[in-house]
Amino acid sequence: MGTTIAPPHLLDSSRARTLMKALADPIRLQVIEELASGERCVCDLINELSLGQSRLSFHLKVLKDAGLIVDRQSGRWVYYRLEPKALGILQDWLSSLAEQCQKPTIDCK
Amino acid sequence: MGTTIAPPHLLDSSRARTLMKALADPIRLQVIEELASGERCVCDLINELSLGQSRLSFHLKVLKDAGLIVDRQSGRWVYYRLEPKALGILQDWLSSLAEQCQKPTIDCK
DNA sequence: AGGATCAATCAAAATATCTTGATGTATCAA
DNA sequence: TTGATACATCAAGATATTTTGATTGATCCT
Repeated sequence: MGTTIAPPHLLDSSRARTLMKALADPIRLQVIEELASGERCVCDLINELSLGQSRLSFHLKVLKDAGLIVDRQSGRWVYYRLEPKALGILQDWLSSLAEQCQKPTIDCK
Repeated sequence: MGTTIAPPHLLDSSRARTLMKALADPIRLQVIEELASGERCVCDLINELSLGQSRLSFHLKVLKDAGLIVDRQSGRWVYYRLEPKALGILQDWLSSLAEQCQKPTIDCK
């Protein structure tokens, strides 16, 4: 058969919204950028970002709930790292949205 | 010389945040998806999305301020359409973020 | 001009999100 | 077991965002 057909509608846009909502915050974006260079324990993040403990914890939870980061406990410490799949999902979704805009039914110029 | 070096830091992440914040809302996403199939006047959007006039107007302003849509007046009507460049900017930014995660300084596994 | 329609804007109320300080839980070290 | 450290969670207050209804400005039609 020919090439596979693109999904009739956008990939799970509510997931995409959750991801973007989580990323659309300066503190959380800093966390992501910190973690982009590797795993960190919470105590390091507190120092590197100069944040109060509960404040950072709040934002980590948002990121974790969105599936952007995962944690791992080791002794007294909790380490967070990125979940690259999440960014991939967002990329795919964005691509499909951009593509959908490219071939408009009407005149999307 | 060799290949050009990637930018030392992320592309304007504050612009990316603005874009994601604007997209991370169900109503605004519906607007974007409507517009993906072509230009619409406000009155059509009101009907298609079953929204109050001022409510829609508020969200259109958010999208417009973010640079995701542009408007054009024609007589009594105002038409909105997507600004595909904005999505491109977000895609580029996301790519650079994803890439940065791929080659971690430490162990971003 | 007068009345109707389209849409932006405003102020107030309703919601949602974020911050702060306190408390709770688990782990470790002595 | 006691005290200290790392972190999550909670409740309250502080901010920010969204909704609603009313008002305004512009355009059109007669």
